[in-house]
Amino acid sequence: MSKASERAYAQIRAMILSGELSSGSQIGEIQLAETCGVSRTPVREALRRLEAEALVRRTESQRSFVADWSLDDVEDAFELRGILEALAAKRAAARLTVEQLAELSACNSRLERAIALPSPDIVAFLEANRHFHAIITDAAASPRLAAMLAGVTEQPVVLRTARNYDIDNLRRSWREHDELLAAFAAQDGEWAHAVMTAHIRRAFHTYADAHRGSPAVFAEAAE
Amino acid sequence: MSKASERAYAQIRAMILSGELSSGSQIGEIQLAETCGVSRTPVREALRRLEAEALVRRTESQRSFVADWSLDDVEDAFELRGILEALAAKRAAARLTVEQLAELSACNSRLERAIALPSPDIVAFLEANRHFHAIITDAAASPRLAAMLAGVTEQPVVLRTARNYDIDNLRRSWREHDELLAAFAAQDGEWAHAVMTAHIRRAFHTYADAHRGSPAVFAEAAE
DNA sequence: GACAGGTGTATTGTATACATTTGCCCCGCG
DNA sequence: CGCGGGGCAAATGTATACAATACACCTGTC
Repeated sequence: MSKASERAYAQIRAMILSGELSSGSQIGEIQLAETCGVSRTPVREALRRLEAEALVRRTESQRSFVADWSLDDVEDAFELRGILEALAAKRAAARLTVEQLAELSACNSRLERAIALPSPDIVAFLEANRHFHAIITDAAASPRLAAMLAGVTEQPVVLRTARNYDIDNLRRSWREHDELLAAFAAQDGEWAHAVMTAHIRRAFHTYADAHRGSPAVFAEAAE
Repeated sequence: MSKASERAYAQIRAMILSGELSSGSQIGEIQLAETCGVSRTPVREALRRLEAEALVRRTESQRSFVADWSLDDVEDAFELRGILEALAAKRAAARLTVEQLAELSACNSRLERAIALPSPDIVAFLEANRHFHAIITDAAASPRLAAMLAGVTEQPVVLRTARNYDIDNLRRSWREHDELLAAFAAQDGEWAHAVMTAHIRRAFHTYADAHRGSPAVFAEAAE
């Protein structure tokens, strides 16, 4: 996309994810246009994209609000994400190049270092984790699958708690990634499928256990 | 959406699906605006929606073209559709009301009548078929799943051949629907999942067998 | 005091003008 | 004759003005 439209999209998205725009609150086009320093036209375009990603909801009278996800919504998204990422893993197992495999391995090493005591670096962990999954999605070589995954990957998660994921869970994630690497090395799609399914499901339960009743803020899941 | 925007969307979509706009051809905003009798603004909005549904593709320089699907693309879409519809069936099995079950049954009866000799009514078959799947998607009660399915349900299929699906295949579809009904009646999600998976996969192979090398035109699949 | 109706304001939808970018064609040069 | 640069034309991106719509508040009446 071109400059103004893309900037508006990125900026609004960031504001939603950071919680600067509280969930459930109405967002007017004019207000956003002023905030982003562009006119309403690119803002409208950005809002439609965000609506497609379910980060923004519209009432029947076309007013836009920051989406507020119920626990059911989150479970729903995790379920879809589980089967889609599992499919991606299966397809990737049959298509990964040796270079990609090496990159995945390097990525998981970074992930391991990030959670090394005594000073775990959660931001680095999340970034490496994102990259890890991105390589798999990319190797799956299905634009439609990639687009769908993008739509369910960004989720509303309580930031504070996400940051407080205990090291135990993060280590478990790392180990699951490691098993995924073994499945990929063996080019065993079924194995990769099963490991990924378990990986995402565990992430959901970690999330669910931590957030019963908490107010929702947008952030990143540590899967 | 409001009037102009919605009309532009419906009209352009119909033109693509009917083949009036040949696949691969460039579609200019101005031309479409004149055709639809609205300004460029709602046309742009419609194009973004169609792009999200993968009926329209854009080059890196933002020019819009009618999507032309390769056989790989179609297979891709069928694969995704298979797992998503199977998930929908599984969820529906646990949620269908007796009214919905009755409606499904009635729907499949219409479907049976539509393919009754000596004068099979393919249009009625396709309509009943669409309704049948719509009820299931609705009963699955997952807005995200519904949105994703909508994105992979409309597919590029050679119209002429679709119309020529032999009665044998249509009867098979009807029988599979019947088995689905049995699974629903038993509230057996796993059964429904398996039947639906097979149903969609068969539809793919029917398509693939019929269209090797044929020029692609947008139409409906008879699954 | 409660409800119905109407008016005013806020918000979104559409059209149009203008800016910017991209693609294409032609001309000139090697 | 082929290749590359420049300029023109067409298409898209953005801003703004105006129109239509929805919500909220306020008032008047029962």
